[in-house]
Parts: sequence; C-alpha cells; structure tokens
Amino acid sequence: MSHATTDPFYICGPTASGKSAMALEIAAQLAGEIVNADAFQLYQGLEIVSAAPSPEERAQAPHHLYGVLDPSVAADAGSYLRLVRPVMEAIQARGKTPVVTGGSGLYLKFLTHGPAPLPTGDATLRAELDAIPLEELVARLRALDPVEAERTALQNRRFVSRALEICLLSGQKASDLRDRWQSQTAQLATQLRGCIIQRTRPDLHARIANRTRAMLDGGAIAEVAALTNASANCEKAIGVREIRALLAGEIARATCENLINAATRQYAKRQESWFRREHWLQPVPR
RNA sequence: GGGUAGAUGCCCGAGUGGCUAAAGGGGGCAGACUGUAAAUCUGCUAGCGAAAGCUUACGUUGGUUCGAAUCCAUCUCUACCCA
Repeated sequence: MSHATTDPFYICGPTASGKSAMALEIAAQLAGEIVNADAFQLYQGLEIVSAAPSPEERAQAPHHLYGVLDPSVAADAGSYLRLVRPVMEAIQARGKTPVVTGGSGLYLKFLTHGPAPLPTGDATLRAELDAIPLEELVARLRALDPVEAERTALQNRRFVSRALEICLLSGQKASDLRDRWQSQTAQLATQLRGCIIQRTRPDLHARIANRTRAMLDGGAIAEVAALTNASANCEKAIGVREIRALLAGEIARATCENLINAATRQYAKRQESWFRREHWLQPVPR
C-alpha cells in the first residue's frame, strides 16, 4: 500500500504512553505538523491538567489545535471534526503531513471514518430527557425504534437517551440511519496509516503516577483554581474534579493524587480497549 | 501495670451458630461505545476444574457443637482511656 506523502499519520495510545514525544519523532521524519486529537487538550486553561505538549515541545514542530477552545464551550466529536478538517487540509496544501496525535478514540474515529448522518445533540432536548426516569426512556425508545432498543445497552442512560434523541430529532429510526452509515464505512480503514503505542501495564501505571505528581507540583492546582467559567464537561475532566475537591478542603493532597491516578489508570484501560479494535493501527511496543 | 474497643478476602467494610467462599464499596482485570467520550455503561475478581465438585480462607493456638467468621479460653498485635 502506498501513500501520498501528505496522507495523515495517526499516533494513538493510552494516556501517558508517550504520544507527544513520538509525534515529534514522526513529524521530523515525515516533514509533518502535529495536530491534536485529544478532547481536553483542545481547551485553553487546561494545558497542565490535560498534559498538553509543553512550550518546549511545541517549539520543536508546528502544533495545531492545542488550547484553542474556551473552557465554557461544550465541544463534541462533530464540532471537533469541523475544527480539524480545515487545519489538516491547510497542512497538506503546504505539502506537509498532518501527524494527528491524541487519545480520544471517538474523535479519532470521526476523523478516520467520518460522521454518521445523525442529528447533532440538542441541549434543550437533552435537558428534557434527563428529567425522565430511565425506564420511561427505554419504553419510549422501544415504541419508536424497537430494533435500536434491542441493540442498545439499556442500563446506559446516555446511550438510550441519544438513541431517542436521534429518533425525535430526525423523525427517522436511529437503527436505520446507523445501518446505512455502517455499510458505507467498511472499507475506509484499509487506506489509513498510523500506530498505537503499547506499554506494559506496570510501566504505564508508573508513568501515570510520575505524571500526576509532576502535574500537581507543576501548577495544576493553580490552573484549576483559575478555571472559573468551565463547561460542565470540562469540570468532569480527570484532575479537574479531584483538584476541585482538594481546593474545597474535602480531601487531602495525597488523596487527590491517588484519585487522579486511579481515574487515569481506568481511562487508559478504556483507551486500550477502544484502540484494540482499530486493527489498522500498527502496534509499536515501547 | 489496669480498663475498654477492635483484628474479616488486594484495600475499606457488613456479618454475631447452619441459607457464608462470606453483603456493599474501592482497587484490579476484561468488554461495550459515532456528536456529553478524560464521558457513560456491562461482566468477572481465593486456588484447581468445562462442570459437578474439591481444597484453602474471617489475627494465634486450643476448646464447645452434628455444624463456628460468629460461642468459650489462650496468646499476639492495634487504638483509645485510667495509672
């Protein structure tokens, strides 16, 4: 399989696996420019807590889409797509290779496989659905789209709610819309190139612990304290919620550190599960 | 030295004679997941076994009992109180 020189190269892997460093290596090899594919590194004012590349790293190659969103803005995979595509096109137009680096599986999937033709989430409708008991949401979904209800994890309120949202907003069955999209994306992966960084669990866990310590020692607490206008979404970022509790005096610093470590380990595990299914990614043991 | 409370699985913790391989939570492991995704959700978690089942487990040692994490005694350790 041959690639045009400017075809994007994807660097994936769990958090703290060393994606940023690898991106610099690949960017140097491919005459590339680094593009963020991390949901939280997108935000301004979350650089430390989201482990965005340091100013030193950024000085070594062009970096795009780091710290570009105000924390009050609620992003999603679709809005990310609208943000990245022009950036990548501009890089390619310059004859350079986009080196897309990040750990947000869903965002990357949108980028590599495109968005399904589904309606964008609607805040007002979501607020309404949030007020309804899960059992009733399930009943409504079963009535509107029994096929989708059958496929959905019905204990997962978010999934039920979104399926219902799709039906209500589109006036069509979520299952039909999804089927149509599914059948169109089957071949896309064969044209992609990228790698996934693999590390042993003990190694990864040690790296996470070191990074958390460095974050807390390196300004993360002040960063979160200064974060006054964050969207509900940003408040849920790992590190932010724990440091909020620390600032409120609810937990001790050591507890805060332990909680961040545990949440990060669990997140890393979920990322590994996600990327394991992306067979086109070439494993790179480190 | 005296008194009181306590010691449970990787951790915290419930259990006070059989329904207990031991609730619940955490952690860990595995998984799902196309517009909240660093989110949300699911399963498993003493050992061996496909299973039936067997073995080892509630600080120590001994005892009571058909049967003990649960009752009694002993010792060890921990916390607090009195000297």
